Amino acid sequence: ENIFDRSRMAPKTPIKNEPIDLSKQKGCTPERNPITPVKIIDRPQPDPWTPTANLKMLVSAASPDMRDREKKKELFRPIENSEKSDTPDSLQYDIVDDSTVDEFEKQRPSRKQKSLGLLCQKFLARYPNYPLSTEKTTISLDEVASILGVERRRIYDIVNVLESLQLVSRVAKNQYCWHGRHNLSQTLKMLQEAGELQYGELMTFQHKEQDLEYKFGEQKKETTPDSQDRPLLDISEPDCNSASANSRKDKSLRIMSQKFVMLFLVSKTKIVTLDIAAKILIEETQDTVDHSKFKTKVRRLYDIANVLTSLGLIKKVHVTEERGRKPAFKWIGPVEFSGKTDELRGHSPTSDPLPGTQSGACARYQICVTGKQRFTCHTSFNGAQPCEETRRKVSSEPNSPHQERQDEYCSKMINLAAVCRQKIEEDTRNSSITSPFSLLPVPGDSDFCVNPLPQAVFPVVQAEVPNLSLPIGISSQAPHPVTPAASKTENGKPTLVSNQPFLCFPSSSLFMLCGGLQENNLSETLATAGDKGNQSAEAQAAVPPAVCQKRSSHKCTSPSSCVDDEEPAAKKQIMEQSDLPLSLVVPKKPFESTKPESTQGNGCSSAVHLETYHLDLTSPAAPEAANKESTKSLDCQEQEKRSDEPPPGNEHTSKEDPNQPFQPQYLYVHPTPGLSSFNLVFSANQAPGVSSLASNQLPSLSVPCVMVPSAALTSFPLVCSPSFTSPLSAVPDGSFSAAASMNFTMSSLASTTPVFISTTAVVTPRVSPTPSVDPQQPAHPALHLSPVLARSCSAVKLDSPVCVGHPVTLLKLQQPSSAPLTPKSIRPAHHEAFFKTPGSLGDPVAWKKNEGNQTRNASSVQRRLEISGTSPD
DNA sequence: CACTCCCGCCAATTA
DNA sequence: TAATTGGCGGGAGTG
Repeated sequence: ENIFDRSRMAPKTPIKNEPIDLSKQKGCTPERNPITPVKIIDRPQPDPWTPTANLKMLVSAASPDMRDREKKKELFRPIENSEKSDTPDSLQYDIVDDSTVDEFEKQRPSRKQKSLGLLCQKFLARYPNYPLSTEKTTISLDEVASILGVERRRIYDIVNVLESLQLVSRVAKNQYCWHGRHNLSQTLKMLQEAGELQYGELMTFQHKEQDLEYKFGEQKKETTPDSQDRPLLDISEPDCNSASANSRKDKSLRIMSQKFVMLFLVSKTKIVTLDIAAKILIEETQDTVDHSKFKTKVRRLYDIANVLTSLGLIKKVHVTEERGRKPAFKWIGPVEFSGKTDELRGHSPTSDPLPGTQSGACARYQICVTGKQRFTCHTSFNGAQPCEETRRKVSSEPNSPHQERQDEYCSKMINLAAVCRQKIEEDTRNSSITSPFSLLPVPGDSDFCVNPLPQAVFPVVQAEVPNLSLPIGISSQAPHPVTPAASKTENGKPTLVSNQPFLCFPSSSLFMLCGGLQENNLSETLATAGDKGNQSAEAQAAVPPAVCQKRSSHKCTSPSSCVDDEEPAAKKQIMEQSDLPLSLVVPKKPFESTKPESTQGNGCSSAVHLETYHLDLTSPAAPEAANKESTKSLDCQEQEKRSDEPPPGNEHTSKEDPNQPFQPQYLYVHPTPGLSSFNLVFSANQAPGVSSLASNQLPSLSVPCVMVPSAALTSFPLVCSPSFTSPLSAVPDGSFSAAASMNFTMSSLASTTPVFISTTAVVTPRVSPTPSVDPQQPAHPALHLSPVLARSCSAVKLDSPVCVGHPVTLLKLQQPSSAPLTPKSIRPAHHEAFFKTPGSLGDPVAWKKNEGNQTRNASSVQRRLEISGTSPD
């Protein structure tokens, strides 16, 4: 049939082709008119010959043999014989086939012969792995399809996967450009980086525990949503321009392919089982699990796996587990790319830019552990980087739909943080550092603003949620930091690290903090939270310190438990009430961020919804808007409540004026599994220059971070140091810079209550860090922000040197139980949107829908909650 | 029977 | 409107 068609087609094609033909394909088909034959094949040709018709006829009537025969004809023969040898000339097959039809019949083309993998090999054989840069090889889909004797649909399957790895790119209709493997390593690197952000936690987790499966799967699920949101980072990134392309629906196959690859790159074992991958990749993953959905995903994964196998990147293996043997694939491709991965290790900070990205987005985070130690994590956001468009949007308006992107970033950020955390944790352990964090038990509380904090503590709703999947008591981890002040609270008290701009908290989850929340919001939030779940919460809100303690005491026997209860409520409320996406500012692009200064005032967004992951860019406008909105919503809803909150006097000191320019925004990173108890909080607003890589000097850190012991979060108030503006002004080690401290003053915090929303805690830190503060420590935790962060920071910079810490409310998104409403129940709709496949997610429309609503948030939250359900109490 | 995954319908997008 | 893309899942081949 094919042959026949071709012959026919040939004549026609030229016409079309010619115009199209621009590219001369070099390697491409020898045929002159490769170009699309036009669907002649399918086209209804009057002739009985139509391929389709024939096939059908045959199929229906013919015996399998018949079918086979024909198929065979199509082409595969050669392949069979010599798979390895790539038959360079696939073209000829056809011819051969004809002659050998009979043979075929005998041979019966087994299914294998028609496999996608084989087809892919043939396809690849046609093009050089490393084409000369000069030549541009264009691929005509029709041509290839005809040559290979398959329907075009199959070619799409191959091309889509190749495209995900950037081996080819689409240039026009029916036209793809062959790039070969020149960029493969770079692409893989990007994917790895992106994967670490998205799945790093999970993977780590996984490794730790042998069982990948459940936890693994589950965790991934959790995380997945985030990741999913982002459209192909990698691919798209490079061409931000092509954003337009993005608009399209998501190309799930491409995205799936990338994600699938990411899983391998992130996995230490380099082995990924199909079911896990499928779970991870299933957008919505509800527990409900559509079985059918799962099956479909698996089918797709096989498709992808076949292509990747042909590329020599993976191979099929079987993982034997207790349950039995599962199909899996092992990565056999390159593992080390030029080193980006290392970053995590904290090596060179080089700004190695991701390929696509401009930035050298390596971010280095140093955390002071135990006061002494510093851990550095370098992460680069590759994919993370938003396209310009996104950026713009972000900058332009807070609420705008753009947020989706922002969200993505946020999520990435979060992931990063998590990763960093883990690393840190590991390092710490290794180093034998017992107390991981230099929390602030702030010795001299008074000394630092920080000190006050503990007491003043923000009412935080618990952030932490035990990991769902976490097997170990990770979730529970709440290490109780020893912090003095915190002592009451079980967890930790946030301590400020001397010098450092960041704070350590005991809890593990990531949170996005927004500085400058308006008190209203916070209070409201708190109040609501308190109402629902915990009175304590309320109390906390009102009286942070005391409350916290209380909570901890009563509720929190175990931090986790406490958290759980509260969180849900908080979440709900938050979600419901505030539509705002995040107030956080996330630095998306490292450099660009322009937003910056202005933000100050606005910058503080009160609450961040992890779920949403919206990050408000540092851009001033956005934050403001966010704040406003959030505020509004909150206010409206709960204004009544707010009144209460005002925390104890000390906190007030610097109330945040909600309006104030300064309000710092912070990112709180939920601790990932690996990271035992660290939570990082970054201030978005940091001084611009901050990002200085010079790790050593604290001052260099432009970003203030707060480390929080995982457990601690609940009760802790957050302290933010604004060290930034003049970050350089390094604060002397032991002490925080005065300015910083100033900022921190509780009072200020109190006044403004920042809300923290934690995303689900993915991982609970296993290690309970005892927060110890080393005031003296020089350890300046120099954080190196990822480019993104850096950017944001820079952008954000506060005008005023001081950052005001606002009390933060942490919400736990995850916990399902406590909240009366289950996430799902609450907002299913959003849910869907939220979790959709990347592509879908990417879809602006979807987001828009959500945007207005909290629902979005809710959805994310919900999701998490569901997952997290397991958290140990 | 479970695992693979081919095949092609048909909807979404584009041209 | 026609063509191109590509999601999707039935159901067949394989072991």
